[in-house]
Amino acid sequence: MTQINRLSKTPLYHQLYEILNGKIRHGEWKPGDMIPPESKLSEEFEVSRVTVRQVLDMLANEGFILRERGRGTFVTQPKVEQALMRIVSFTEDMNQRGILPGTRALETRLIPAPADIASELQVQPGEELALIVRLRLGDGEPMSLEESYLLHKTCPGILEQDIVSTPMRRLLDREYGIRWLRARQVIRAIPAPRHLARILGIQPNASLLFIERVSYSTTNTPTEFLRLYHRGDRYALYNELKG
Amino acid sequence: MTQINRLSKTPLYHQLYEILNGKIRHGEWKPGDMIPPESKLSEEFEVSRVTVRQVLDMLANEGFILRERGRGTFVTQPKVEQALMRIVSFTEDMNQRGILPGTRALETRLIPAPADIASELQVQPGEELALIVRLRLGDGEPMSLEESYLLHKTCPGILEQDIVSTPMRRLLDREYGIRWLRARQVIRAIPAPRHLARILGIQPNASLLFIERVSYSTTNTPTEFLRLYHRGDRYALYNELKG
DNA sequence: TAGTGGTCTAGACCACAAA
DNA sequence: TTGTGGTCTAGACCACTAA
Repeated sequence: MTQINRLSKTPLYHQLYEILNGKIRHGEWKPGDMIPPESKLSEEFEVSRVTVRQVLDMLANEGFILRERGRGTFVTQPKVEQALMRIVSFTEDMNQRGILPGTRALETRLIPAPADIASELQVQPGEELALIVRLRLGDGEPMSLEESYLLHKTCPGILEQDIVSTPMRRLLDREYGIRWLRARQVIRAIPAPRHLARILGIQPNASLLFIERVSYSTTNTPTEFLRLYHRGDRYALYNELKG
Repeated sequence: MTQINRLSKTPLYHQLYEILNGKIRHGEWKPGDMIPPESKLSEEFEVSRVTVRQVLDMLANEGFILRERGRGTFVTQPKVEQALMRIVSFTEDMNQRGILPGTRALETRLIPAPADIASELQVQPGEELALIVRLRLGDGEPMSLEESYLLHKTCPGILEQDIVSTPMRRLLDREYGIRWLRARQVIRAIPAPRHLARILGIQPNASLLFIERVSYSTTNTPTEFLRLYHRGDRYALYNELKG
């Protein structure tokens, strides 16, 4: 989509947001680039300047662009703060930290949903889940362990796919049309259980930054439950607060 | 301030934001209340509806109000997610979690700035800092330890004030005109050092959710360095991610 | 001086909720 | 049917940056 459809029911600003956001995501506009001025965008897409500004304000609020009076509007460098704002892949996250990402799949199988996870996913206990456990490496050393529990009925047969080399997001989108709308998460500090300590190469009871996350697909349905065990000595989260 | 001054150089929407935000902060509009419709606000403050909407959109983005088409605009209940979005006091944070807050001052003295903190505050090592260490209690049990390092030249004599019973934010504002504009922070998981474990009533090497924060005052000057040691077994952070 | 983003307006029409 | 917020417009003037 690179054109605005005035007959569509989706608002113009929504369509324009998708277009401009896409240009940034797909690298047509790269970090540091100046994007066309409001007046040009207004002409090109045949919408009022107010509507263009509405979209640019959204993109600026989300940190994708930086607006400078008198100079122009520029695409920003992605920051590590993103990890607490958006659902970013491990690969993106490591790139933003300047660390070389790596992955090893440890386990993939179907399981009946335990009560706690079923409750988070709003399904019955025993519902079939696809469990995918992956060890994440940073610069070749263990960084995190990821346990992903996917509602199997929404992505049947996913364990037969090429999970190792295809990014999970691409796989879910391409094969099942699943994209993430939003997620809720809880962040804790816990001591490493013995088996995780061994896998992560740390002492038992060393501290882990532990995140539990429920991700909602575009239909606003809880679809994935995720447990992230980050090594406390290697992984930190960053963010900015308002006053 | 409860009136818009059209001669002022500060934009109308900025003034209106302060007014409406103040009504929420000071409890004139309480959680659950419906606030006047855009048309009424537009009349009352004699600004266009577009300007009113600009302000309401800001407040909605920051989670203070919820807008419902056809129904109205309502003040929201503060959420625990706030702790990762705004600079909230320990008292506010505990109230939002439904926990009874308590505080014990452990130590207050002047110290020369160590190199690492001086660097964060962008001053010379040795610069005079006011150190305030407080134990935070939740429902009467130790919850967190806070080490606050304030640039003493911005708040001279603060250690002679009534630090125990007056909230720090109120004290800084009232006596020194210091308010927080924004802050940057880093979140880690660390094992509890022996002396902290004893104070917090946990085992040595139990996990702590450890936060280091630099707060900037309204002049955008780094003014406080804060270390928060939260008990991992009692304190968690919550937030929502976009897709 | 030219070009950029920032602020502000009046007015129109639409979609949705509740009475 | 009434009142609410949602979308969209054309046009004006201002403040800042860079040439």
